[in-house]
Amino acid sequence: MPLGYRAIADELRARIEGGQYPPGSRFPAEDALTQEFDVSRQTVNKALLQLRAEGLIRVERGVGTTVRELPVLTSHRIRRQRITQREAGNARGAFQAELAGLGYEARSEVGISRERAPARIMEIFGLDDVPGGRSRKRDASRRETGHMAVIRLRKMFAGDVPVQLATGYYPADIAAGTSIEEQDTGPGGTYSRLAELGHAPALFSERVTLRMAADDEAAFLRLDTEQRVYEVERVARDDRGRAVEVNLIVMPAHQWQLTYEWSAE
Amino acid sequence: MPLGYRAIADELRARIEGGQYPPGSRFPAEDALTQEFDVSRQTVNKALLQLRAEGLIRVERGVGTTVRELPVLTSHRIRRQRITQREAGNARGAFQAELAGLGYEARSEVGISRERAPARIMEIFGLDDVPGGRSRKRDASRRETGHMAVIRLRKMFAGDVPVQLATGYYPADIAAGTSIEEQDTGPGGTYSRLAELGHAPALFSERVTLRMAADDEAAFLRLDTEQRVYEVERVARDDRGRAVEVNLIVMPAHQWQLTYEWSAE
DNA sequence: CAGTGGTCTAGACCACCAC
DNA sequence: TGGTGGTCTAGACCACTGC
Repeated sequence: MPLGYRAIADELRARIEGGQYPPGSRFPAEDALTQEFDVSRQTVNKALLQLRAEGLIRVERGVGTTVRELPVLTSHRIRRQRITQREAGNARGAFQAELAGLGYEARSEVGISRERAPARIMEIFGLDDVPGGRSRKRDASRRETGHMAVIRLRKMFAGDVPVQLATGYYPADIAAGTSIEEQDTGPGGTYSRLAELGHAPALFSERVTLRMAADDEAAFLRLDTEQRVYEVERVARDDRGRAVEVNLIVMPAHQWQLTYEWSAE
Repeated sequence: MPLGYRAIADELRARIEGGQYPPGSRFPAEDALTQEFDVSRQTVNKALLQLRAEGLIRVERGVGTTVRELPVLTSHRIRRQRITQREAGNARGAFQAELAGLGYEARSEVGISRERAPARIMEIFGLDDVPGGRSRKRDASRRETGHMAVIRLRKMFAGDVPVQLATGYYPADIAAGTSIEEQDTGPGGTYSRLAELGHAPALFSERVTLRMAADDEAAFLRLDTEQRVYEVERVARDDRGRAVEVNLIVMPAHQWQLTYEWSAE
């Protein structure tokens, strides 16, 4: 009796976990599996869909299928109670240490621009356009700082493997012309710069959702069509409640687990 | 030219979002869609797989397909900085208020038992068996409190729709015989009772992962095979660092978003 | 029993990539 | 150009549910 696609998926999963197909290696072609298991290609394909959704393998059209290279990584979203500018750096340190333990180097690339931010971001900043009224007449000056944001796009890698995409938005009337627009934001990073500008982050929030990747995200993260991403929307507010940073962090869901730690009182 | 499965999925998604198939209503059978779009049933099926993974529809074998009833819900994991026993109650209040706004009633059922907890839980409690040594000889007494846990299984509903499954584990040497073993744990809930027992929760951590649902979870949560769940592992520790509660919370990923809020310093 | 989705086949054509 | 996966068909049989 031939195997069903679930049984085939289980068998292949066991082989991957058993080391028969090592991380990063080439996975057998569908035609080969069709012959080995003596089922139709459609059945093999459905078995592979399972493994793809789980993030165990990744297919590239015209190229072939490869086994996932990295183990699941941990993203430390809060360390204990005190999240200060310095400790935000510590979280990055924890990530680097984790990767170093796995034999990888944590690396990132930053791109900076100043643009009109998406409506969702403007809304959080409290800069959304109100239909009608005065704003209509000020069309010509919309490109002024009030409606602009400094954008820091950070691409993170574990060795050569892209693992995270973070887009930081800062109100241009605060950040424009400051070192927030530099590649290297200096000691303590952007949070220290915000503090120096009189907008020290005092309150943080994160909102975690799961969704399909956009095309550009999928391309950068080398995502399979079946794979989902976590989207973490982090908002930092100063002590007057003004949003001074919105960070949209996109991570392949199969590649990460998120941890939060905090103290009572 | 016939439509592809993606186009069909897009069309059906638009109909759902446009209200043509209202929440909770019956969705057309695959055969009907096969005729309408003039494609093979396989193609219709693949289109539906997309919508199922997104949580827009849910199929039941032998019964048919229905449109998701509830909108996405928000789970407030931390409210501001101070998480005290009282405010843990507030989070529940926020959930009830949210549901009330949607016209649903928040409801839950609690089942209590005292059992040997899974190895993973025992490990967190620091009660895992060490191979060899004294513990070997104490097999007969293993069922004493040192290796037992009080288990509170909470099933949560929005109206009649199951939305969450939470399993709370408490070390039996702390919780056995206390009102933690009662249906109604009294004012302030289990955290207040732990405080009275000299084990006030002082440090919390949560670990968020995404996974397939186990069979029993899928059955209770009425999950489609394509749908994934968030698993949140919450650990509460007292001021000596001892784990006094482990809570495994399982939520359909398409049904929830998670939020965390905290203060700097 | 009728209706529903689950799964499978054998073959086909196409798009994409590396050589 | 050859190898890879993407997608589709027309038909089939099965399992499960509700009547």
